[in-house]
Amino acid sequence: MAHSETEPPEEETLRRWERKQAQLKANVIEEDTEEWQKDSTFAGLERVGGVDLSYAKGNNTIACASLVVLSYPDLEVLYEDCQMVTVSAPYVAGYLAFREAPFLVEAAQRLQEREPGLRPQVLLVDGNGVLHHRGFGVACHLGVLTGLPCIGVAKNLLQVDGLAKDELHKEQIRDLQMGGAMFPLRGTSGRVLGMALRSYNKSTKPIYVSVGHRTCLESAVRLVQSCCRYRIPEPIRQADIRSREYIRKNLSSPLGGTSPGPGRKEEAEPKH
DNA sequence: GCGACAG
DNA sequence: ATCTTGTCGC
Repeated sequence: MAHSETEPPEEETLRRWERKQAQLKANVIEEDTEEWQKDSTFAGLERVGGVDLSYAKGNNTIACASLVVLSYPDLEVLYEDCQMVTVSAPYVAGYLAFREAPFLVEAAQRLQEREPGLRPQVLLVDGNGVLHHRGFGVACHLGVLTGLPCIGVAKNLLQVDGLAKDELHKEQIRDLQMGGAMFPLRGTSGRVLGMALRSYNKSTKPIYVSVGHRTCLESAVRLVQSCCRYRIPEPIRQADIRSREYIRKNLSSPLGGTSPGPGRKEEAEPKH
């Protein structure tokens, strides 16, 4: 029987990951490299991608990696790829990319093989970009490995470089009156690492946008906001919805078919 | 001992 | 990320 939990990383593993991040970081581009980004209406932008991983309940290693491509600006799903995967790296804050990125890179490669014409012009990643302990979050990681412009979108603030959920931060959030309101996340270093954005009028909790690859923060925030029907930008939201639905359909009942509402519980681990 | 901790 | 019930509102 396979393990259902990932082991904590060895100290040596963390060192190796840090070296890898530093190595890849040299390739990050934090500026617009596409013409459509400079246009106020994003003229020329037709496809926006989104990626996400959902995990099977009660199991830390079984997950579904999903990549979707949406039309822009209509946000209709043009492409969907869900793939069951076995995650081996543990989750460690600051090293999320080593747990999730490999499967998302694979998904991007499948897309390139199957439907090269549907390749997204920008990829929204759930997690951070340069808003990260070492300035290299999963969105940067994916950007460098795929060459695609990437934007990090986190649902929670990663408290780094002096950023904290302190009283000042909470007050700044309260001051975000309407959808579209935002404030910069300036670290102790003086650097602006990202933007807190009230993406949806009805949600008071902001999302945290940061540069991943081949984009500037201004374009990134503007694009993310233009993709929000709800709090979470549609590409990521669709990837999330579809990946968890995929898990539900493929794992809820070993025999397939719809399982009755309440009253399911898979135990029964036959021993010798 | 207490707080932090993207997903 | 996932575990969980009801609840308030359109």
